[in-house]
Amino acid sequence: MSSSPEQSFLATSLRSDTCGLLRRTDVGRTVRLGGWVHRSRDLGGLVFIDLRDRTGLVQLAFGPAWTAADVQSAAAAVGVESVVLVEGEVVARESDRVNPEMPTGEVEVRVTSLKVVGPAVTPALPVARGRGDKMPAEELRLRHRYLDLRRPELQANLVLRHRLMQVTRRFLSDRGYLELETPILTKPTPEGARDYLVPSRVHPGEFYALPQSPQIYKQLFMCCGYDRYFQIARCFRDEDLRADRQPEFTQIDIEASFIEREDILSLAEGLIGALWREAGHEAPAHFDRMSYADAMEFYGCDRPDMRYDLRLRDFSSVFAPLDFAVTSNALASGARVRGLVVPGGAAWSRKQVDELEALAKGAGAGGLLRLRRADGAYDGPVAKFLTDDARDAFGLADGDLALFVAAPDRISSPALDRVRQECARRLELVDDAAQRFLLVMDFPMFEEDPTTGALAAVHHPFTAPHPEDMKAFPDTPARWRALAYDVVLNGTELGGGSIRTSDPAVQSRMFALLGIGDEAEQERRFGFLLEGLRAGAPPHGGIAFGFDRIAMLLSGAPSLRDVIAFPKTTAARSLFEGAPVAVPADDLAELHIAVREASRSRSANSPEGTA
RNA sequence: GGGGGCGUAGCUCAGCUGGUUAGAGCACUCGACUGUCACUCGAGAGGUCGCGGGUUCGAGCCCCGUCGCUCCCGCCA
Repeated sequence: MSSSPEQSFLATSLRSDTCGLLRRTDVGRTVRLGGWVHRSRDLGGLVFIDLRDRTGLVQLAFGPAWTAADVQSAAAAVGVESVVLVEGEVVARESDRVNPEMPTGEVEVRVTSLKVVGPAVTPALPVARGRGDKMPAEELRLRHRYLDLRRPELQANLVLRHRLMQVTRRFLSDRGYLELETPILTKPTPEGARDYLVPSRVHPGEFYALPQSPQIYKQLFMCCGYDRYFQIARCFRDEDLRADRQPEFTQIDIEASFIEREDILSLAEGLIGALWREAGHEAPAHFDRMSYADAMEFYGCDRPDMRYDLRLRDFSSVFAPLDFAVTSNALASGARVRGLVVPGGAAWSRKQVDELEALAKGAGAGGLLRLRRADGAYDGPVAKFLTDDARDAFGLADGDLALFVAAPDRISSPALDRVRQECARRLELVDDAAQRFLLVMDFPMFEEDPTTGALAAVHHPFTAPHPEDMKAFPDTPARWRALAYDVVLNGTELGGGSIRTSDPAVQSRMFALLGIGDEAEQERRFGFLLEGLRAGAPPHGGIAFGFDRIAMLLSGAPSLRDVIAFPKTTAARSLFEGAPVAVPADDLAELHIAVREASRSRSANSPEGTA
């Protein structure tokens, strides 16, 4: 007998039901349950235990009227987090004994037999937490992950993660995408992030690399005619961490053949919609779009948060006629004066505006110019140079504050981006409930090093340039746009991709522009992909989503570490199993590796784990 | 690589301007309790104040170094 479809899946030889799904409809049934002692209350004559399993909690009741004395004393003695098997009758609680805060609160199980099958030592961290209890330090949660993972909140996150994976698989499989695997032991890629290296025992002095992404392989699948590929792929990057960045992370990796940009974008919209619906959220059928150029121009950022407007403006023409050295010099050197008008910002104190300037300076700006209009008067360093025309052109309402950066765009954009975000936060313009999706289109193909002028690929070297741009500006590749796109939500990048170069001639040109024109060098780095492309490549392209980040957003978790079962710390350490560890000299010798004594980490305080 | 924050009992924290024997709540142990649901009540046990060095008559507190966690910049798509 089962009370729900899930219940029937979870019944086993040892249990008839699970804890969290028992309801009034189960009253009268004799059930066998297994679970962890979440909490217990010993009233002397009566004992209550809240029993927990993946599905939730149910109250077990032990009393002399239905429980044998030895069973009751065993119940009183069992410690929290011990695993027990019980048998008893599901009973309706009297109305004044109902617990409305528990889904199972209308019933309890009157236990007749109890077996402690997994006695637990006193837990190092509390699993059951009272209202208002603070969370244990993250360090301890990670060190005792076997306890932290028992917490219903974390279990809910991982369950959601599972469901999102299944939705992804179904969505893509239903559309003809094949889930194909690619190697974990692969070849170092010179592009992008640092690789994790794995020494080869068989080949002295040679190394595998863990993949930063399956990029090259998925393109090869296209060359091989698999037409549509996806993978929920583990990727590795040996870079410093953030709250939303782990050294080992999961991507939804997608590639398709005989497609153009729109095909991938509508697939992406559909997949995001399916994921959002699975988590009980809404996502629009089509996302707003913005060019990279506009994003940088109006928001100073390639992933603008569209929950608020507060756009940047170009004030160069307003400043041009003014006899103001700071801005005239900037304008004379070819830079612009950009800024934003903050409604109501005139009310901010000198100190508050100084804080904004500190943000701008932190992003590389020399300073932040201010112009305030309060009580009909203008003040700030710009004020005394104002002409009537300029005054009108700024368009400040009374109470407004205008902030400017006079610098090249590559400096003013990030500076004003930070200022804009902080202003929005202060003005409480950010609607936390809002979800504003955005497709950022037409990224530039190359990034120019400001000092050397060398070109670097913004996306990666296999991204296809806009054909029209190649035609229109054949000799100024810095102006080429790429057929690349990002999916952005509320200022966070969810994923990105591009149409790839399938024409070997274009690919060679790209390499030449990137300074790897030497064919031997190309072969050394990307030979196996180039071979594949030359052997007949269909037009293809794809996209990849940061799966952990999506799971984090949809679960409302504050950190990636709360949607990954066994995450690393910001020092890329695993406190639970204690990785990484020093390795005995013999093991290193077998790998043909010697570690310089000076570079041995002397972490006296490193986790005393299982090394 | 750089900057900020944190580190005191198993957990969360307090600890005054450097001064007697380092405290509280929860958890734990023992005892009492027949309707609790963060049960309640009584008693008890529990400390290398992250680690090392220094200043001082005296350091949880000040200084230097170091380890760990965390947030951010650089880095990373």
